[in-house]
Amino acid sequence: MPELPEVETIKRYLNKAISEKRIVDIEILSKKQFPDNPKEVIGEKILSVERRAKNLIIKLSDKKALFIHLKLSGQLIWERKTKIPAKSTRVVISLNNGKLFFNEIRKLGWIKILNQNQLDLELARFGPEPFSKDFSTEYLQKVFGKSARPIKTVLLDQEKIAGIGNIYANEALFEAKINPRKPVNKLTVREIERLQKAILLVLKEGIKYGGASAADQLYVRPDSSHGSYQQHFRVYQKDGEKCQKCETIIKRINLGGRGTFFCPKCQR
DNA sequence: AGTATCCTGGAA
DNA sequence: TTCCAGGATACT
Repeated sequence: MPELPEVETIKRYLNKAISEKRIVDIEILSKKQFPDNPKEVIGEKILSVERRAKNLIIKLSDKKALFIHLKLSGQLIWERKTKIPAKSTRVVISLNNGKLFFNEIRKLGWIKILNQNQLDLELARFGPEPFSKDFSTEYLQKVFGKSARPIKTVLLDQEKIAGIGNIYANEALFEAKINPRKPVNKLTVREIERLQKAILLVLKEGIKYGGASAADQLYVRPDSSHGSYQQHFRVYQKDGEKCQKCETIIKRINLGGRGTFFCPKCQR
């Protein structure tokens, strides 16, 4: 579920809650979600919590890190007081000031222990962070290149741009007035400029509202509260409703196996 | 460039 | 019962 703004929200929360704390114990309830030997990190101190693309990185004192991907339904819940694991709890990380519950209904997400080298290799695969200088219109023109892939599909490609998922891809394309099916090699310079701005705008909005807890509300912040960006969706899951700009009915299509929402009139 | 697959659960 | 889901990857 979580995309850049959701993971960023979790990162900021956890940084305050668990930085400088020590790992006391790790209880694994589903081996697939934590395939490594927890003994490698028990006793380690947490330096900081970082984010790259949709991954969370809990940096540890000995150059190791916990590398976490929440995939579609992963949650990290922080509890100061003792709490019984939920049905979906797969891993419990006990610190000296509370417990971090890794809840993951669909069992797609995971936590891996990586050394500095392995971490560098993993992170090298991602494209630029949208909030970095590298994310420029010049860069976008270059990576779009001659490819005829639909723009919506390319936006979801983490090797091209890091952190955009289905919600923000749909929202950014509406804001930039670009049809999600448009081949990237057909985008004009003007469209690329609009898109670059629109991506930054919707991601900033997402962070401002603490992320999006969409229809099934699987995304929650570490204190179990919901984000509120879903109240500001322009097109995502709004098929059958009127476009907020021109009142045309929002359409839903399938692109690359993902639900895709757009205004047929505003986005040609 | 498409689509099958890993999983579970809620909605239609 | 079938379809759908904020992701990513391994295949045709």
